[in-house]
Order: sequence, then C-alpha cells, then structure tokens
Amino acid sequence: MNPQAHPQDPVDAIVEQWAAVRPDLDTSAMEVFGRIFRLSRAMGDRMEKAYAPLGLSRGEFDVLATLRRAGEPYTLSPRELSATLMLTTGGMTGRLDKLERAGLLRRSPDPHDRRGLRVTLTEQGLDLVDRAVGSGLAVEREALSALNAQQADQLADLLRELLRSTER
Amino acid sequence: MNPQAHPQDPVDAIVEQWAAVRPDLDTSAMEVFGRIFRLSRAMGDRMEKAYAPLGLSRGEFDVLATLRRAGEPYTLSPRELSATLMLTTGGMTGRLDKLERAGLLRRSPDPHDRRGLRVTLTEQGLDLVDRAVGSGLAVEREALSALNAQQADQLADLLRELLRSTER
DNA sequence: GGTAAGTCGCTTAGCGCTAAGCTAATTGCT
DNA sequence: AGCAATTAGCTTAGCGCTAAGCGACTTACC
Repeated sequence: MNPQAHPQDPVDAIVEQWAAVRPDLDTSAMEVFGRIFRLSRAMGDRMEKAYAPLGLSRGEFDVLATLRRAGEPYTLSPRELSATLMLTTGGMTGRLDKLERAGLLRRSPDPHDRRGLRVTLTEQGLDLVDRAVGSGLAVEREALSALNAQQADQLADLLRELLRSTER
Repeated sequence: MNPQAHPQDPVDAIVEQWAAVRPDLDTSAMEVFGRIFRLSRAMGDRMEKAYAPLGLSRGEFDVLATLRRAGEPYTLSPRELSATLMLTTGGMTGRLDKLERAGLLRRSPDPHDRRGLRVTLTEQGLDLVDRAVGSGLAVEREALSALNAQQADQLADLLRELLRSTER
C-alpha cells in the first residue's frame, strides 16, 4: 500500500504522523510546500553564512544586489528598493542607514523631486557586491548539484509554473 | 538564442538583469532557489492569513500541530518542541507562555526529571488545531492546483531529493 | 560517594522587522 | 490659482526572534 516503508526525509515523516492520527486529511499538498518551506529556511541560513565573511547580512546583500542589477549608474530610490524587496519603508530606512554608515552606498537628493532620494552604490559597495554574488551563487550551485542538469531544469520549470499562479 | 523573449516570472526578470550587467555569472541555480525563496514567502503569508481567523499565528499553529501529530496524550517537552521547530529555548518559552495563557495547552512538571516540563494540548487546543490544520491544507491545495497530479508528484519527488541532500 | 560536566527551562539584552503616524513636497481636480 | 489627495522618507512603539547566561537538577566518571 505504502510504496516506501521508511520516511526518506523529514516531510515524509510528518506526513506519516498525520496519517496515523488524522487519516481523513489529504496531506498531499504538504509534500510540495512542506519541502519548499524547509528548503527555503535551510538555504537561507547557508546564504547568510556565505555573506557573513564579507560583513553582510542577507538582507543587506539584497539591497546591494538590487542596485547592482539595475546597472549604471547603480541608482534607485528607497521606494523602488522597498517595493522590489517587499519591505516596508521603515525597514528599508534601517538597512540604508547601516549600509551608508559602512560606506557601501550613499544617499543624495533627487534633483527632480525634493521629497525623494537617490541611493547609489559606492565604488566600495560595487566591489563588495560583485564578490558577494559569486559566493552566494556558489553555495546555491553546490546544493543544486544533488540533481542532474535535466532534473534541475524540470524543477525550475515546475516552480516557475507554481510561482506564476501564486503571485497574482 | 534566448528561448523566451519576455520574462515569465519575477525570477526570469532578475536572471535577465544579471545577464545584462554580469554576463560572466552562472545564475542557473537561482532559477531553482530564487523561486523557492519567493514561494516560501508568498505561501507563508497565506498560511498566516489562513490561521489568523482562529486567533493563531503560524508559529503558534506549528507548536499545536507538533503536539497533535505526536498522538495521544498530546504531550511533549519544551525541549522536544524547540528541537523539532528549530527554535531556541527562549523563543519556545515565549510561544508556550502565549498558548498557555490562551488555554490551548498546559505545562506540568515531568515526574521523571524535576528539571523538565511536559507540555500537553488541552481539549480546547485539540479542537482548535484540528480546525486550523484543515484550513491550512486547503490553502496549500488551492495553490497547488496550478499543477496537475503528475506534475505535483514530480515536483514533490525532485524537492525531496534536494532536501535530503541539503539537510545533512 | 563526591565531583565535574551536561541538560533542563527561563530571563535578559539586542536586533530587525511591521504598523501607524509624522512632516514636507507633489499631483490632480475644479 | 487654490485646495484636497497622494506620495516621499523617516520616526516610534511593539513584537518575536536569537545569543548569552542563570540556577536547578541529572548523569557520568573516578
């Protein structure tokens, strides 16, 4: 009946526990989302550790990376940053304060809107994020090496499909 | 060259931005983990909303659900709970305080170890978690309905493989 | 049997976030 | 032109977490 005698990962174990105490429940969706939650947490911790030697938290890296991805002149407004990173303006103010103090970016007045600011990567910030993105990707590649190329593509495609339907 | 002219989801957009400013980077692993991070966040928010009408946060639900899954007599130690939920003992103390105040569980001395406690679901806690788990699973099933059964199985299998290799 | 090490749950300080609200500046309506 | 509504970034209060450390108790070793 049950194709696997013993649980193969922590989510299998949880599903089996539920089956024992609440056999009426349909826990099939947990097989996907339970694993997504755990993978997100585990990989998030690893990314944190990957950036730590460079003196960056993951949230700080995200700010620098968003500016880097924007291309020259590496400038965005606090509003654009907080929208992209799904962060309140309060949280963004804190991150920018810290990164500005560390000399990784600078805030300057927006010439076209006296309410607004422009946040720009410094030379130092550009160097640092270019090193950080490499070590972050290395950690992700290492974890993904558990799958072969075809499996990885298939996984990415299925996740895209799921993400597209949920972010709407 | 590029099989898709326009990005199909936010992660495709980010990957394209990186390709424009840092074409030397191998961002293939981001196609998987970027989506896992975003899905985890989006679904986490939805789960939070699913439990909110019952007066539970997601973290509080997790405590009750762990006790529920343990089966009769729905009893575990704070240590077992904090280990299962990957939480420090300080965090667990706070959650237990709140749930105990709400009458959903009770703490009693461990008869075999005078240092320890036993945390037990009350009748009220058992009722509540049995309702909560249903609405949480409904939210997950709804999101997963973007995929057909075969795709969902395939996705669960690939995620299991990945999770097994990272949690070690 | 006595002592050193480990483990129990809890407390406290500090951190980063959100939600709500502020002032200043801009935009839209009439 | 003049006023209302919106938007900019920042501040504050509150929440939940971690890290560090506490006293109480148990276990392991000689």
